[in-house]
Amino acid sequence: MPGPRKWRHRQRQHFERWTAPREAILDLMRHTSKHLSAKDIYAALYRMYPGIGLTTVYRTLDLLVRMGLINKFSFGDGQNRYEFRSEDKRGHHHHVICSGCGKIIDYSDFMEDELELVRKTEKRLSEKYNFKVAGHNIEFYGLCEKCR
Amino acid sequence: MPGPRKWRHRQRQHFERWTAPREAILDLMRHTSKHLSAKDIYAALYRMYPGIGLTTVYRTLDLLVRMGLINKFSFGDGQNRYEFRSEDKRGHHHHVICSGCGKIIDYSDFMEDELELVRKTEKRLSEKYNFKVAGHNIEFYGLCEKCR
DNA sequence: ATATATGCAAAGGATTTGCACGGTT
DNA sequence: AACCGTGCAAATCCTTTGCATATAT
Repeated sequence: MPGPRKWRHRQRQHFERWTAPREAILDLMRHTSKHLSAKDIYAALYRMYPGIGLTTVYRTLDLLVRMGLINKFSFGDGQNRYEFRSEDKRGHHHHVICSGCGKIIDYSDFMEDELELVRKTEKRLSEKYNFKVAGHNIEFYGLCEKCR
Repeated sequence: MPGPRKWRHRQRQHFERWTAPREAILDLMRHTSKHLSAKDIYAALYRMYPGIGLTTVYRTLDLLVRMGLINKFSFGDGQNRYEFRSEDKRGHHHHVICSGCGKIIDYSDFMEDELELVRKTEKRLSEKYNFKVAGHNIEFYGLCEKCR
């Protein structure tokens, strides 16, 4: 089971075998818009694929992060959360987190302005600290409609 | 030991007694520019104040966050980190995190542009979702000079 | 004097590690 | 057949909780 052709080249440098659990986890991530924790993923997969181990979920998520296929976040509720990283710019967004109930809203207005700011900042960080920027994270927190 | 006069009013709503551990922890936070974890703080205080408990550190940090005197962050290394929240706007900054060694750089260029974007976004979030924004977090990650 | 804050020990929860087995290549 | 990936159990690490004691007011 060789997996989609387009990451053939990415495979070699990250792993040897494309297995059923890896396929299942990536497939789940690809088709959900939620911000899942390792346990969420384990629970969701357990139905279709009993016998899957939580350890494998953790190891696969780690692999997918290294491959650049998913993003990892800490929203402060004590567990890491993951989301699929869409290839096109339209998928780019940031997060609005309710401190009351933990609800997460994906938000993508003013992306042109943001992109401009990010570009300037990346350039400056490179010049000033010789820092190679790989990504950024912008989030807002506060209280949602129900919790305010 | 009543603590600085200016938070008298904040005190009543958050706690009853201003104690030595609380004073020591706030004082440490106020005088460091690092992003300390609970254990870092415990270790630093242990020298001057043996007998302090890690539990008290956690509880006090929680209190100081609720009082708005410090900020809490998760940079993805498995522990929360805290920093003093300066009163003036000039102290506002964001973080650049090295994925290689975990080094954190405080960065504050283009704050005017950022402020403008943040203002627009907060307004929009309020209109669109009736979300009350309390704060934001902007961070860049990548590789520092040594790790790249 | 009285109720809050502390410190210790234990519990809780997320994530990682060791190791023998199973499945890809 | 070789060896990478998996699953289980145990270990680890951070954080929270229960409770008796110390202490600020």
